[in-house]
Amino acid sequence: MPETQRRPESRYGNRPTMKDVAARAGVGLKTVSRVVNGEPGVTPETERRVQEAIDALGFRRNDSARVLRKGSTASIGLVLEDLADPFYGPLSRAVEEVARAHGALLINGSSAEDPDREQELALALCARRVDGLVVIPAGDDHRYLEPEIKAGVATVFVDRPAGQIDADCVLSDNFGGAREGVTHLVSHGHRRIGFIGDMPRIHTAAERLRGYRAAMEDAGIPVEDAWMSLGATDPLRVRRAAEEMLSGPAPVTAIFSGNNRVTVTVIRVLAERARPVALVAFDDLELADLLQPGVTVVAQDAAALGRTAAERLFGQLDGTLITPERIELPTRLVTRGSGELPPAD
Amino acid sequence: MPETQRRPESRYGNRPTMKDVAARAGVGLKTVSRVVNGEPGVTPETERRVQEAIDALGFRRNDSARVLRKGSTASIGLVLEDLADPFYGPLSRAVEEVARAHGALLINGSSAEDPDREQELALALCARRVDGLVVIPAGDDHRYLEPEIKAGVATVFVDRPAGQIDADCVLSDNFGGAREGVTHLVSHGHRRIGFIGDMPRIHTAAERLRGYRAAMEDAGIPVEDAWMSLGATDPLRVRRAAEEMLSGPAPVTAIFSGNNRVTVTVIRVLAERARPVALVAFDDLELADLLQPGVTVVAQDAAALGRTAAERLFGQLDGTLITPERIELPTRLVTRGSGELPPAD
DNA sequence: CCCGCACTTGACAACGTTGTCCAGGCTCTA
DNA sequence: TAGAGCCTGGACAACGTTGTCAAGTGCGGG
Repeated sequence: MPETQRRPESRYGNRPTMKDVAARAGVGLKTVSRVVNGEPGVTPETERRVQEAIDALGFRRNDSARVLRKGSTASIGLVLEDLADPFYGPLSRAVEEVARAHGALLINGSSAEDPDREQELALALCARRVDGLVVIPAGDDHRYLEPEIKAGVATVFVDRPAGQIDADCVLSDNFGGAREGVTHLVSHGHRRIGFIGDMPRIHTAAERLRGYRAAMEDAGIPVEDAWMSLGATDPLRVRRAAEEMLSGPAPVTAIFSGNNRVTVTVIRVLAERARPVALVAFDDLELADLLQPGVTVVAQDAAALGRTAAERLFGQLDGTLITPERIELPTRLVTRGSGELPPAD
Repeated sequence: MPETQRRPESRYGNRPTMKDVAARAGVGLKTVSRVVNGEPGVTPETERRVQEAIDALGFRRNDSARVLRKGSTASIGLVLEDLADPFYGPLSRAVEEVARAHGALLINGSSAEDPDREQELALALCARRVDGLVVIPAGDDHRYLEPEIKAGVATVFVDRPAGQIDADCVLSDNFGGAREGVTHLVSHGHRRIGFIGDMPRIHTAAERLRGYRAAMEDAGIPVEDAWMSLGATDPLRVRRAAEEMLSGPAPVTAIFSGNNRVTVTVIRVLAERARPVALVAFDDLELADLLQPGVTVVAQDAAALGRTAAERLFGQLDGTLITPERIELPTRLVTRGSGELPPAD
């Protein structure tokens, strides 16, 4: 009997298969499959023999083969922006919990804010035939996912909407939250209010800026360019921006900070100043209540974002949810002191 | 031609396969495979035709089938304790970076501190034939992984050692770090020093406790039972423990906090007190430097833990690293004020 | 003009699992 | 005791891919 094929190079020391188990137990292949999957139609005695062989050989079912045969992987993919960002921890955790409740595994990776990497990652997950995809977009063109979606991969976008395609997305009410936060400052007497945010090409940043403008307009305050910083969020630039708007003849008396990375730097700058400056920040921070003064924030519910997205995903898979929707979750203003400081004019 | 088999139930709307692409392009199956994998030996003209068919059909290679055939999945599994814990964000991120550099995907899940769930998750990952496993142990018996390791699954434990088996592990120097932190308090004049930590069945907690005891012994201070709390770390219990050791005729003048969850509560309790109490905490906190006073901590390098573990994992896979080793990474004492307060006797 | 060579291409088996279907043995009833 | 029906177990194909191998093509040199 000539060996026409060599076993391919494998990192595994040739693990036992069902065939091996069957041979050892002296039963047929399918009987082993039945035992492994707890299917009925096997006498206790046979089952015992099979189980013994399984234990003796250290057999474990090869899910790749199973997936190939069955067509469904019972796993979903999560593409997030940065695993190390504390905002995404609870979100990711919530997605995992829902997946687990549906018997699915979670595969995830970070795009590091790089659209190419997002695409590469999302498509790699599709190649693994995940049942669905939760994506926190880094890029703004997601047409590359169209064939996948058409082929049946459930897809939900979180935190930022999908670009160029019609898909489910779950967002925070960035506009409303920012508007509420800035209005809060106005109601405490502030008129010269600064805004430090991320680049407006990022949807959340643009929405928050829009909220800021709306609140100012509501209050009948014309916004001056010098009050806004919309660049990158590295500490150095944020610091410079904050210091600039706090100096000059008519400095701002309050700052609205557009995200948690910005906030950390702004707090540092404000801590160095003698004159108190009010602060409301988008995104909550751990220990924010222990600072002096406590930091008033517009808090998003990261866990709810993740949970809602994952549930919609499984809704799509069940066939219950068909029409793409855009869901906005409310934010919550948490007053802790920094946002209630009066203007120090 | 009788259909003897029905296609199995699939969530995918029957995606195109290489066979479909081949038919459309009018070439053989293997030629498609060659194009998809960038193998040589295809004329530009043929390649173009194939590529066109691929784009037209929205074909994407099925990696399950590929894995089945090739034997290696180019993915590694990470079992962590809680994705939402900020300590694990950077760790997980670092593992991902290394995996990415080796062209591997990361699949992860949380055990939620439940040993059964850890086992379930780790074995599920093995069933998917991950090439390797990075585990942050929840349980203390990992014999269940023996068949897997024997079968060639590279395995590295992080943060806590493996139980009952001989395996690679990468830890922080919990003992040394705690000893240094407590010694720091001693050197600032404290003698009655409290220790609030997690249950000693957790390795890190036990080691930190050992470090505390060693430092006290170094200083020739007999430890009193009332100074130690080794229970659960929920806020209520920690609060009660802290308040107890701060009251009575001879209250502690300093507290060493055993982990970041404990620390948060301890800071709250101390903030309510008039009399200043020194604090050194194991694990760094964001914004720790902005509190009044800044929190002196024994910092672990979570990213380095993850990076080292992942690199060892790939070392095992390369065949470079064979003998299991135990690696301890140093901690770093960061002084910020709270640990330098003198005893208020 | 034919042979050998390089190069391109495709047929086929195999990876490990599960769905289908049939065979054989058993029990139960008439 | 024969026939019907049930239950258990196994043979076999198929999932989509890749490795092997051989066939086909065209070209240049002897």
